[in-house]
Amino acid sequence: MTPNKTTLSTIAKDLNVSVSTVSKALANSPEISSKTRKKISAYAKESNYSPNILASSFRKGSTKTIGLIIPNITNPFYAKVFVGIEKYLDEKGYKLIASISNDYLEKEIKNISIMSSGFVDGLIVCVSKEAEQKKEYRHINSLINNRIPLILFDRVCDEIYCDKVITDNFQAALDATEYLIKHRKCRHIVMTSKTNNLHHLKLRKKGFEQAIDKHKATVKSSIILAEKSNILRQKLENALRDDSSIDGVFGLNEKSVLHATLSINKLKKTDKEVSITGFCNDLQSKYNSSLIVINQNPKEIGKESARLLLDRIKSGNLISDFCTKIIDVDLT
Amino acid sequence: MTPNKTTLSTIAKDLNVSVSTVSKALANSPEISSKTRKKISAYAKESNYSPNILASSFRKGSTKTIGLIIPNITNPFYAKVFVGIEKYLDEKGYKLIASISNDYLEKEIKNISIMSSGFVDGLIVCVSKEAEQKKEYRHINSLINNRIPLILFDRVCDEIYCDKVITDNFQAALDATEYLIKHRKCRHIVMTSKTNNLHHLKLRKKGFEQAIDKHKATVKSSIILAEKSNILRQKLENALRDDSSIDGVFGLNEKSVLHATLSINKLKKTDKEVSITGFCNDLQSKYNSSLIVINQNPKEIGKESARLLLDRIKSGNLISDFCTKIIDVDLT
DNA sequence: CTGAAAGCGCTAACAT
DNA sequence: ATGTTAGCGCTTTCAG
Repeated sequence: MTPNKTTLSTIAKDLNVSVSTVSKALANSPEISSKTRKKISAYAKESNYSPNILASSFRKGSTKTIGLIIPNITNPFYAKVFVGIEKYLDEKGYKLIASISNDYLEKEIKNISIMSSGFVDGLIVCVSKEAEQKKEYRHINSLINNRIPLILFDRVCDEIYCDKVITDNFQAALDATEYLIKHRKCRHIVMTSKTNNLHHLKLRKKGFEQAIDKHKATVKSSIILAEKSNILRQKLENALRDDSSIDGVFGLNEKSVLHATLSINKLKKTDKEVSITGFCNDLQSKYNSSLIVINQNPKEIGKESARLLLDRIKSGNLISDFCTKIIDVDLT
Repeated sequence: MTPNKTTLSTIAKDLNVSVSTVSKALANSPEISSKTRKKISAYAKESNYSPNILASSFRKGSTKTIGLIIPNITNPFYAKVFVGIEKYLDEKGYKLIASISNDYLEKEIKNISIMSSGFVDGLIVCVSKEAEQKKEYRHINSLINNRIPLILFDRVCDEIYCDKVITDNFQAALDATEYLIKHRKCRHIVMTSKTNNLHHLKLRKKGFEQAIDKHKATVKSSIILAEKSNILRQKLENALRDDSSIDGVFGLNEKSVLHATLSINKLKKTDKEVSITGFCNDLQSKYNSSLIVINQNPKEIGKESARLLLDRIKSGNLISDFCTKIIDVDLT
């Protein structure tokens, strides 16, 4: 019933040549005369031969495949990082396989261990919320110990020695906040965020605070936090209604910006009255053209991560000269 | 420098047992005494052993990995299908690897051929726009000929014989349009869409038209098409401004709904004046709570696709009894 | 209970 | 230009 799979050896038998001749012919080796090469290629195509990549990767000890571990694929930031990585790898003849941790440590450990046990030549990782909050990095360090080429992006930590690709969260937050102050003449800016203690969010908060501090003579600030999106939005709407001095909102992450926009809309405030900025990589959400947001250039982050990884793999040096690349943001 | 990788055979040597004993012990085979089993497990952990999955998959002829090919990961519909598949497979001890075609045929062919050449035990595919438009399905049919278990979802075609998971696009469009007519009392509904001739979009259009036809005594319709999002939006805004009889918009896909919402917002129309509906799987976009959209339940589509695929793999029957599963939508 | 041995399909050094 | 051979790490009969 199932047609017997064609392999190098079945072709060899059928054509009365050796397996190695077939192998070399199909690899277009100049060792083989063009006549037999053509004959073999033709027969291979005809008999629907497709090489067993597993066998070949196994033999060669390399899969030409890179693994990506991300917390969440529905967040446009990660989705675009994915795209950036994919594109670069494709150009370089590498494949990409992805797994999502859903921000759970256990899932992340499992996915990493599966991938690193032979499936991939290297890994690009953004650690889960849980891993970062618990400061649980043993699984990451074990990759390094096992000499698995590794790039960390976005959520990184100083305790891990490897190449990293990040945004300058502090500076970006500072710049965007100052933009509100200088160009939009905001005098009371609310920072909104989900409550959580992720490192990069802390940096963003510091950037915001520093900007406020620089202009403390004329500008005041408030902070609105909530665990859940709808609560956050409710709190913001209340604040906007109750305190008419609020004329700016700084959203610490994707969702905060989105919800701020929606709240303003709902209250029928114009962007003259309340200006919004924040971290937002989803230009679709930027439907108000006067809205200026921080675009982290996720595709560039992906591309750079992939580039660093392939460089590292090529160099063979897996233990020193690690670098941390900062990708510039756009205020768009 | 690089620590010699521990393998079954290094463990065997170190412990003065045979390779097969180690293999069985680590697989918790009852053939091995619990004493040696413990000794071997302990030593394996201590020496940081991680099995070479490539070798094992190669040997066993199965990778316990499923491949997913999607056109685009930044579309929330596909992102959520991804999540649904991932979750189900995880529960069943399978892994998922994903590739995106960017809606290009060439990319899709390449990804499928890589994956199907040993990396995966089965494939879940949503064909690229280009493949559908060119009706180029040879690469898909070659999977079937090669007995690679395959599920198609969302964009499917009758000419391919395999299991499929779809939305009843016609019915969903009809219901949503009737909702506008009956519950929102709309009397002039505009259908907006990117110009393109994808099969599932045609079905949606037919559903819309049928609803209009059913109520043709009292309801009229218009159609606005454009290649690019911003043009589409511009056209819609013009129409809304020029023709005050328009009181409903039906968006044929994710972006159409989004842009309709934005346009209405920009024109400061209330949802009393103009009601919107359409296909939209991104609840974030549904920031107007009175907006009722068609949620295709993408996670469910993913789950069902994965379930059908594993069933098919288990059954071993790769040539008959194919089914097409329709996943119910929600009007939310 | 443990071991010996074959072999999955492919590549690559080493003949010829 | 073509063939021979060894072996990647693992699983799995089959023997002991």
